[in-house]
Amino acid sequence: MTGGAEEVPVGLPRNYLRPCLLLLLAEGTSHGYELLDQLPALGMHRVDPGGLYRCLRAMDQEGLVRSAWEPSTSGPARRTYELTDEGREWLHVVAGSLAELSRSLATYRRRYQRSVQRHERRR
Amino acid sequence: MTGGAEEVPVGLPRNYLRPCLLLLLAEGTSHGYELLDQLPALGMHRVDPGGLYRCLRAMDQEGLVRSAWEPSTSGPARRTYELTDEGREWLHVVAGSLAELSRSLATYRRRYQRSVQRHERRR
DNA sequence: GCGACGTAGGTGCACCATACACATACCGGG
DNA sequence: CCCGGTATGTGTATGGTGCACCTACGTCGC
Repeated sequence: MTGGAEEVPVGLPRNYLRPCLLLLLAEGTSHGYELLDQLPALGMHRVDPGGLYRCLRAMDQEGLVRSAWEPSTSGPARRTYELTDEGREWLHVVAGSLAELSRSLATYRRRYQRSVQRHERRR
Repeated sequence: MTGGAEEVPVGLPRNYLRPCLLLLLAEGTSHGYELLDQLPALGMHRVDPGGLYRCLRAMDQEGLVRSAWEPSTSGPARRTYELTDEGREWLHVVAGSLAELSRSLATYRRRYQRSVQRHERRR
């Protein structure tokens, strides 16, 4: 607009990938490549596979998920991930945090709209 | 619960500080130390002053805000910040992004609750 | 046979926001 | 005179994220 047109880094929540993966795994056992396709529906556009696999392995080591190799007749083997009880607990906690964030964003929106109205009235 | 009690990094949106500061400045001219007190109301608990002042100066250099030193009779001088037109534009854009994020979080919540219900029913 | 393509998983690395610690300066009160 | 509250900063480590790149398997087409 003004010339600068600075790139506006929108910004998803920090560590948003983990909650998303846990939710998807709560909906059913899956593997990395498939999860990659399902992530955009949760607001995660252009996820890099590297980070995804790293995240899955980290959660595996922490006991939030359980992994198992599943040989495939067509194509390379898949590593399937399953949510553990601890992972389900974690999901519950993080869902609460996201709900709190959602409330903060609602507050933000309310105050933003009020400030816009005040600005419009002043013109 | 299980013993680990892993620290859950909740995670506010990336670059959330900027939108918050711009909103607060849209509500009225202010200075750093005062903004520091107003941030918790927008979900930002325990903000470090360093980052705050850095952020304000960065936005000043980018032309999103305008700063002016205001001498004080009691206590040190204050640097007051005022929103520019460009900053208001930026605020509008970023508010849209946050609204989009809010929608993603709503989707997340819906799917989470459905997955919980399915899990309860299975027991 | 062989290269190209889609599937599937993985490593290395640089960047940048954030977090934490610490420094400076002004003023008033005990 | 030191201390606490106000107010603004600097230095630096950490860690999530993004980008580039790599391996391996199977299949289709030439």
